Amino acid sequence: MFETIRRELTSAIAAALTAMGVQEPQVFLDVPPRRQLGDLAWAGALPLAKSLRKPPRAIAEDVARRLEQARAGLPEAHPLALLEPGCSIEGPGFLNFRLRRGPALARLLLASTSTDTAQGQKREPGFTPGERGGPGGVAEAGGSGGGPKCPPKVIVEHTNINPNKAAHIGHLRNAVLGDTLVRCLQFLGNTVEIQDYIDDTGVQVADVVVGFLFLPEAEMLAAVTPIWPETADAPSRRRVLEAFATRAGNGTLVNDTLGSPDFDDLCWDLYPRVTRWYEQDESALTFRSEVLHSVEAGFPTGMSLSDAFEGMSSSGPEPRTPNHASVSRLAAAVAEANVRCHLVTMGRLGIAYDVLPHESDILHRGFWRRAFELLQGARAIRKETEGKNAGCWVMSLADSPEFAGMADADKILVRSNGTVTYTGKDIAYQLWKLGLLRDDDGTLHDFGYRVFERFAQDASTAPVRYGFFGDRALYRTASDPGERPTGVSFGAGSRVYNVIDVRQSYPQKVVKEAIRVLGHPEAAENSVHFAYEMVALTPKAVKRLEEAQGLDFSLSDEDMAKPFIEMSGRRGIGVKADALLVTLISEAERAIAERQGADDGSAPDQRADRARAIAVGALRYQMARQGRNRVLAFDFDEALAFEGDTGPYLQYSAVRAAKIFEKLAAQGLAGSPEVDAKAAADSAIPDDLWDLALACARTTEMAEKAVGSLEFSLLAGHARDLAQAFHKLYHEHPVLHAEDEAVRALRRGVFRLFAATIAAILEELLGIPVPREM
RNA sequence: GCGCCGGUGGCUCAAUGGAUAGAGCACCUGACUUCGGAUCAGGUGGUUGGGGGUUCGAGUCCCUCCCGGCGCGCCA
Repeated sequence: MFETIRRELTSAIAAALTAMGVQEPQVFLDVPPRRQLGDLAWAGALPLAKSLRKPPRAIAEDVARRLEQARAGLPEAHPLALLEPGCSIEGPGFLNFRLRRGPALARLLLASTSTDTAQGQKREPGFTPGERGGPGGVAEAGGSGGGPKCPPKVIVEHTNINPNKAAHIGHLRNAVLGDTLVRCLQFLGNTVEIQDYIDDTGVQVADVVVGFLFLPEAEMLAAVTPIWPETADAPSRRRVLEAFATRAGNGTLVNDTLGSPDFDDLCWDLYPRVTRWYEQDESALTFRSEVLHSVEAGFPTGMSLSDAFEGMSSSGPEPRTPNHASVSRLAAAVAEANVRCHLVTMGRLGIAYDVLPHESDILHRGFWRRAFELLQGARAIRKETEGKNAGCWVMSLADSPEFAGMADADKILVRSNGTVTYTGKDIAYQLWKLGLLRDDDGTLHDFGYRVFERFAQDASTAPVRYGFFGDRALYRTASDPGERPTGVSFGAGSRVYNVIDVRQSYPQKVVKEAIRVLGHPEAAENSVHFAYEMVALTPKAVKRLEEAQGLDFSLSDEDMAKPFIEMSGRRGIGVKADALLVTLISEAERAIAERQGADDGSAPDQRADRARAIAVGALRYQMARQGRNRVLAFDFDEALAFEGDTGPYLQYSAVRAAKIFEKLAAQGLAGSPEVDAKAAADSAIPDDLWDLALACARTTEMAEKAVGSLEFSLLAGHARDLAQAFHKLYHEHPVLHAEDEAVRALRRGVFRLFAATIAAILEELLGIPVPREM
């Protein structure tokens, strides 16, 4: 409703300006800062004063006159008929418009609930479908290869955690930002594909494999036995590998019980021990390269983990010289188990994916080989024969203004030993994402695919289910393109968002440049690096971690004097995502108990659900409310706050609003959107109620702004403003105890609009569950 | 050295070039026998790091300086 009026008024003003001789006028409508000034404002008369050589107020008057003429002939049903006749000119030349509050509110109410019929059907509170995906949408067809038949698809890649240890809060920022982007894009009418890239062949996974196979036994056992108790009776490397195979065989390698140590926690402990070993004994690094070598070679399909360990033990009691395939198989198991853990962790926050592209498949499917041919064909790369890069294939960046002023404007894609760099592989992968990695006959150079996993999250708030009841399916890539369930297709997006922290800006720019020089400037423009600053720890938080875990990160005084300290998986410094969630949940449980006493009659599992929803709300809101360019210095007290500008504050407003309607229904005073709309249509609506209604109506606009700028602080701020306005009105405008039925209907109408809007913002856009009770 | 990002009340943060720079925390004073006090009302606290410029209008854009962070590998 509101968006429609905006659009109509924008084009009406543009038409007036055109008639006044302005070439291609750009019209932007604001909302005035104070409601007395009006509901919509146009400040464009001021900058036009110079070119039109007229005082701005005169221009505004002229526009106002023309608008009146244009509106004179409009039918009553036209959106612009919802504006008060005339407009006011304020200050130096602001043109301010007012809505006819009663009819506008009535319209909002009817739109907000018109689809709220069938059970389970998706609500679209406050937003008519036609208002979504407006000009702020991103779905203009940009893919160069695709025909107009299929609707354009947006790809969002996020999370991308190295599958060698538990997720920490830095990964959480990535995933929450990515997931929020996904939700906003979908809300605005886009088709979205969610990818989580798995680097299963890198040194990080290799190091964990080294940990299992080669790290001195005592060190290895110190990490493993606390988490795998069955290895404690006769601790040995052999026993650990047996346990690994057994657990993999019976499906207990990963459990999804929150709070009990899991495989990723084991790796979290094991990994830093390996890196410390390398530091103490440089010769140990040869194990890393051996393992990497094995991983690259791969293993025969169908090889089980016990087959692999069989192959190892055949060479003696200590598996010091396992064969390539066995090691590779173990690496795959390590990666897969960690990925499972990450999926469970993210699922707890309502974050889900469609496909998991694996680095190993990119390798084996020969993505780079094909990309190399394309780059060579386009003469985008050259082989250096002399100088410091002799023997390397490089891409020149000298022609791009982006890289102007660089001392060395060449980027190496293939090393002198013939191996490809990370950036090189990334170019190939990005080409695939954009549907540009094609063979000579024009067909897509694609992966194979198979179902990764079926599992359901146990939580009833924000559940993520893969492969159950048709909720959603999760696939991983395969290296054989023939392996492809019917109807499954990924990649080839018209726009691609890569959610990666800001430190990767340089390689991301290189990738984008490669797309451009390959002759796809539009696709390059549609390759968006969603950059965000890192999450670090306050020195206070580091101290607290050390105390809580009995660890010593041996940080220098200099480090501790810094404003924040970077997390490091290699050193084991970090706040694990699940650990934080556990703490949040128990804090929430405590807060519930404090507030409600023991006699509120709710079952323990209901309480657990509420605590969980509150924990997720607090966490997601904290990640979303901060601007993406600012380092998030993590502080426990701040993260555990449930009052003030927090997720629970928003959730509470939603719960409170819903409660009003429960109480009304119990007294037979529930009314209906139609009744309230009728009441609203001919009431005088006071400023404060109108303010809230108007703010609700701006939600689509805020979602568009958030996506356009990739700043979800805008959306978080919008939600907080709504909740704040509601909480205030809640005290001043009782509904159940209203003076008379007319007043009640009006308040009920505005709160009805708010309840629908805040629920949509929290659940659909921000991914914050709304519990029934707090 | 070059590049990117930040600097806004004591603290943490917000603000498509627009109208009187907003929240929260902390501190002080108040508000339920009425829809849940994770709330609300009121108060103290700001030359938006310094300086110059552009503009009808600058926290926002340009220049410059200061402080802090991060990038600039044949690493991943």
